Amino acid sequence: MENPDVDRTFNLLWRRTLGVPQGSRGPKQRFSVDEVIRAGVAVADEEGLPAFSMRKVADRLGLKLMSIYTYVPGRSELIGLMVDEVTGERELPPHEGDLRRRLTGVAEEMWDRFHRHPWLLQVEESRPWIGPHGSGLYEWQLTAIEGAGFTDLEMDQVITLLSSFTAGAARTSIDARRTAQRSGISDAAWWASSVPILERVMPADSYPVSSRVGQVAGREYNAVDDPGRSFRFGLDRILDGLRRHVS
Amino acid sequence: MENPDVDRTFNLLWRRTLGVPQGSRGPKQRFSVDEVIRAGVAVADEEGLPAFSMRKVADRLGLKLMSIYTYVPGRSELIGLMVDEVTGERELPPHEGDLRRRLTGVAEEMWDRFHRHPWLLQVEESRPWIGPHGSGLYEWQLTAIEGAGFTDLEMDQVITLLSSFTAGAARTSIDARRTAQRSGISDAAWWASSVPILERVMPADSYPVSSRVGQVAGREYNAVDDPGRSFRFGLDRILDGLRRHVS
DNA sequence: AGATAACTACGTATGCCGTACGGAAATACC
DNA sequence: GGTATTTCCGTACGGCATACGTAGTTATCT
Repeated sequence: MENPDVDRTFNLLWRRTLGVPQGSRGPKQRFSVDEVIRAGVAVADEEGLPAFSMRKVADRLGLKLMSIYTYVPGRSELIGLMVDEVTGERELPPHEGDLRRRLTGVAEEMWDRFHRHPWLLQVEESRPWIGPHGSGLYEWQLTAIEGAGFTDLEMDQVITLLSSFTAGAARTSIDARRTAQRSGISDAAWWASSVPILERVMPADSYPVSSRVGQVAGREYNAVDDPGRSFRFGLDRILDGLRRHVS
Repeated sequence: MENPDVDRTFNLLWRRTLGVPQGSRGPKQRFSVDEVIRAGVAVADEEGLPAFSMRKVADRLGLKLMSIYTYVPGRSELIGLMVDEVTGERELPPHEGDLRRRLTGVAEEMWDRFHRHPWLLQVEESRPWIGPHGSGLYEWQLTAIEGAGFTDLEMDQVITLLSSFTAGAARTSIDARRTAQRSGISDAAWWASSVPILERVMPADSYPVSSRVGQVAGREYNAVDDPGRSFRFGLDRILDGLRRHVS
């Protein structure tokens, strides 16, 4: 009834045993589970989740494909281990200052983590594997707003609000960066090449407000760093709204 | 230099010609591009983007695989056409009431659209194919806040803020629904089966705040509809923050 | 010492995927 | 009637996850 892979993966996450084997008869494993996880993180960092494959993890370690399955139950479990691994790679600083500063710290930790490991945004997150670092992060996030005047239910909702917004904003930022790198074409160049086609194909003057706003936004954004600016604008509005709620 | 597929796709999006062919010599196509797009939408609705394949679109129409490529240049272009298609499937109502009501309408349109077509959240969105319905939607969103006291740049940032948050919240909601359906295991049942394993594996009392908040959140969420409730909580806070900003 | 059980590493096979290429049949124009 | 054009499709290639069976290595037990 119980799926043995589930037990095995929880044991791996919490480092209770190094895998399923108990006896010590056969040959020793050539690597540690941590080395497999780190190899996986390296592949995902370099190529993104869609291109992440068990073959590439094996190649990186000098193993053949099927040997990986003696370390971890499968691809999705390995990804769960990788998520918990990078969630814990930076120490979480103690909270300081007022509610605004604390929440800014929480949001920025997420923003930075997504930018360090863009593939985190490509992981299907419902029913995450609950590991030590994920649990520690949630605890750290909640202590940031403990005693600030929210009910227990609201505390969860506040973290969810920050997570949803930050993930969305980071996704925009990261997709733009990735597309520019992969295609070798900057946003400005891409837009410049699209304009003539659009002018030929779009009915003129059908979108008056968009045209005006788009021009201003385009000018401003090319000058400065755009998605980061939108992130800070949105975060400021959210923090204003939250302050109003507790007072 | 110019990619001919780009031209062809813009023509398809804006329905300037029905494809690349100009002369009218050979046999007629058995279907219209719209039928191909609708078949694609049906497949994606039923199975999600990862399982969406050109083979399945072909099967649904009674065509063989390679014939699809006479209608659309490739998989990613077809997805671009599908996105614009479903973006325009509902008429956008005129804006009414104060800023709060207007912005609520904008956010709810997105929320509903994501729930009608969950695969929209799985499309890589940077440099979207700009089609008539996408353009119309952006125009409609901007007119909702035209004259409310935002600068042109801020108007774009406000829509971005709502989009980021709504997409994030909808993703949580949809992932949960999909996982429950696919696995046949409800969130409550999954949690119940995880608790004993976690208790064995987790150091006790290491996460005091999470435990307390998690218990309350779990109880409340199982009773009511959870992700929708978090969405409304977050949206209310954001709207409070935006009202403060314009006044 | 020899047998045996346990374990690692891996070869092979299955069934998916997108799409490049080329050929056969159908159609419309000269 | 011939020819250019277009649709439809068969085949092939290189990729993917992973199920299954096997060879070889090692620690333990007899």
